[in-house]
Amino acid sequence: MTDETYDFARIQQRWLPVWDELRPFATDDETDTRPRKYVLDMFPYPSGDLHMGHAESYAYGDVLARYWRQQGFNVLHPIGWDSFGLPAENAAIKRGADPKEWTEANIEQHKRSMRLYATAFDWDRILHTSDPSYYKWNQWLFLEMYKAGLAYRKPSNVNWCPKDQTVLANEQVIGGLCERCDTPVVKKKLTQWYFKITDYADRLLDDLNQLEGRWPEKVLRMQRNWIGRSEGAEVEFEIEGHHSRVPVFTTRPDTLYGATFMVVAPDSDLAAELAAGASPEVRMRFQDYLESVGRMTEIDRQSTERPKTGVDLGRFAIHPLTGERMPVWAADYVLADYGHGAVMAVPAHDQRDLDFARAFDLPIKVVVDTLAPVTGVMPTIPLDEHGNAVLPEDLPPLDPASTGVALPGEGRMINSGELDGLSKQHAIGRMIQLLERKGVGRAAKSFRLRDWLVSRQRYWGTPIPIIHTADGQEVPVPYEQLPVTLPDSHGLDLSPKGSSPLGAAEDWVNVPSPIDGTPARRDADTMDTFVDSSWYYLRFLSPNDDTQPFDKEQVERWAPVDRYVGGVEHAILHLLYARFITKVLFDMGHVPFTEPFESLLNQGMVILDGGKMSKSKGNLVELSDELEKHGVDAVRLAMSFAGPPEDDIDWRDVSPAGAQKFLARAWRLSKEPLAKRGTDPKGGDRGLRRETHRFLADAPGLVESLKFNVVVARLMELTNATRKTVDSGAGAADPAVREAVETIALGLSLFAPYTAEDMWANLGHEPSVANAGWREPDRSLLVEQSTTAIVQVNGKVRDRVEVPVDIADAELERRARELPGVARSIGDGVVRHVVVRAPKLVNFVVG
RNA sequence: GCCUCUGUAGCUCAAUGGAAGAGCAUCUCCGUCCUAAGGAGCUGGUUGGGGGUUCGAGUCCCUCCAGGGGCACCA
Repeated sequence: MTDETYDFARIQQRWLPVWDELRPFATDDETDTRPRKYVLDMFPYPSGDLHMGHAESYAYGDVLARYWRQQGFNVLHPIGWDSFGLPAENAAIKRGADPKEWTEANIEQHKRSMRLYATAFDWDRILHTSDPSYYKWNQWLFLEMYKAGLAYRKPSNVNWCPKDQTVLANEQVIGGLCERCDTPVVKKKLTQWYFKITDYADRLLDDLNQLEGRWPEKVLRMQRNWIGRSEGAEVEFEIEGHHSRVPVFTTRPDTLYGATFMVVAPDSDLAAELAAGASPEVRMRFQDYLESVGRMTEIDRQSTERPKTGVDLGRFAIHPLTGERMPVWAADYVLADYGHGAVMAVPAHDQRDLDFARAFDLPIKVVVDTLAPVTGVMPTIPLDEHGNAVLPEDLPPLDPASTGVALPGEGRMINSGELDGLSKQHAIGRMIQLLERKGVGRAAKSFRLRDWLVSRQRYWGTPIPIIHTADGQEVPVPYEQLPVTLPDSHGLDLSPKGSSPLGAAEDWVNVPSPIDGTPARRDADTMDTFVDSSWYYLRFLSPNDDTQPFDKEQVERWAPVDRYVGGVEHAILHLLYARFITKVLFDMGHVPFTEPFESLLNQGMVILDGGKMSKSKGNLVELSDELEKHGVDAVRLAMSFAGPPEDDIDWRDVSPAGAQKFLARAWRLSKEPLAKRGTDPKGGDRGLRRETHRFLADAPGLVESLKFNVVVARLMELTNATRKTVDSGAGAADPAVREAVETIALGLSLFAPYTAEDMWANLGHEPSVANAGWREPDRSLLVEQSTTAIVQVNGKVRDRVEVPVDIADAELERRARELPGVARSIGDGVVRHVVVRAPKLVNFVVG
């Protein structure tokens, strides 16, 4: 190979050491006065080598980082590793290795791959979460939360993965299966640590509005859905023989008169209490039922087509308005941890309640005439002695009892005393007033979101910095004793067995009580790794500071993150937690903002032939093979060109070979210009200059709206135009050619850093092109002197005319009338109306 | 089932309500002992279907169809 052919391997070898020397992406200059941007890629698990997914994500993040750099910003673009957690631990168990050594070896491997991949990271800011100097501050965060009352321990029914032998947060249960191993999840009663994210539910929901337009709609929708705020009312029911009134939550207080029974969750405390006060027979039936429910996996429980089951508790609630006695049942369609774990059943207007009522022959009472809004009149509905509607056969059914179809829609209230005749909205308002006046209820809202379960019974995580004294007190580990480091894994059984391996590390777990020195035990659980990743973006700002989690001055300098790049699989979990922790830190006065990520890019997945790539399917495209064959730049460019970053890209449609060809074409152009470096391009070929400056003008907007593939297409156009000018146009000596090729190098520097750098050198410039700076387009080259106006008759194009761009409407119309084709088309017709849109169009409307 | 987004050339995308376009791929030609690199050029469209508003609709409205995504006993 000579220097005359494009040889990606030679180019890569040439520039890598130069960049190591130049550190073009360092951000340690405190005197730097350029405006700042913080571009962040979600940090990876260090589980093996880089794969296609990483390659895609880092290619995109890098385009943004390099773009802002060209735009004159000081860009922070750090990288680190999310190195705690099950993947690392399981791999370590499988290989019998120490998780720490295994993890660190992987990190080194990752780092080398990333360096070759030429990602514009600041290599002086790396961190990894399993480093005690990092997780020390996890513990600090935990203690801050604890002191603020936001971290607490409670016994409850938790999601349990029988395979991983650990608890899972609700967010880690996907369709009833464990997120990691697809094992059906069961419920288990355990005492666990929680973060009180529900205190922030309203803010987490409402603040999503601020992110509108800057986060993908899809993610906003998923988060809103997940938080799941429902507005309605709380209604209190007396229960005969029970010591206190029982509140229920309902979104339809307007239908209270239609409530005919009550249902409580079988696994709730309330159900146990009510059963305890019932007959021995009921107690037994209840126990049986409770056990059968407990045996069910989450999938069984969530299957929608399951027939309703339940047990009559033989107790009676008193309707707060009518005083009627309502039977109380326990049934598993009511969830213990939503609302108050009990519902007022309105079978006529709720499908679930109706199914239940029909299964157990409970009364059904219609209180909303849902036909009223349809017909626009208020029909008189005859009712039978049970309050059920009796309808003539030609009307749509308004009889849930016989049709089995509940009436959840809007309508006019009937059978509801003072509410009769009202619409849903008015009835809800009136009912809440009524409840408040009687002191038996109030407006209320409820959330789907539950508190965040943060403790895990595994080894490879941040130890929870709490000490339990012999008399059952929780004592925070004093700050000056942080970090509580993990004990050596040697000699510990790390395999999952339902309790934390740390509990067996006697030397570690037994400590004197910080209060009085009496024997006490450390909390043996470790934290969910989502705690680690909920604030790492702040640690990057001062990664080596051992006096505080993050330097406030640096936080003000860089945060929040301007552009966050990562997979949509974290749309709920990680992003919700990071938003939550950010708000907590804001409330504590540690950070001056409430949202961590100003804008978000969710890249799609790399798939093959429409399906997920996986080792087990044997359809894995190895990144290293592709890099070997086509070079880093070709792979990165092909990724960027394959489609919009948010879409999945099918490797079938990705052509690194095509990208390589294009790069070679572009690269060869860098050998062409004969004009000297610095030659004034004014006076150069106007057509090519115009192409060049159109690119300079358009590319920034395209990059910022994440249309990387369009930018690449535009680079190809410019390359084609330049080649044409060289071979069959103004020729290689025209200064416009140099200007165009330099622009191509600048554009390519976002996607193909090696090639761009080499082109830049061929053009006689010093490295690095990454810091060369974008060029201002000369807008005078973009405006046209004249344009072609189209002339229509009745909307059909009949002729066209060349006119100055600043022509007046009247002048344009006059000229259009004179055109022969137009006169012919109008013929004998009368021109009724003329539409003139100078300078583009005239339309004669002829009647 | 409910909510939601998207349908323009084979693929990825453009087109303030005003002429339906670009890149890639395909194809043809030039080039070459052969192959490849390289170059030149041609195709390609009922803008998912139908209806409406308008002087004029890819663009706005309605409806149907197709695909993607989310939620799915959350009271």
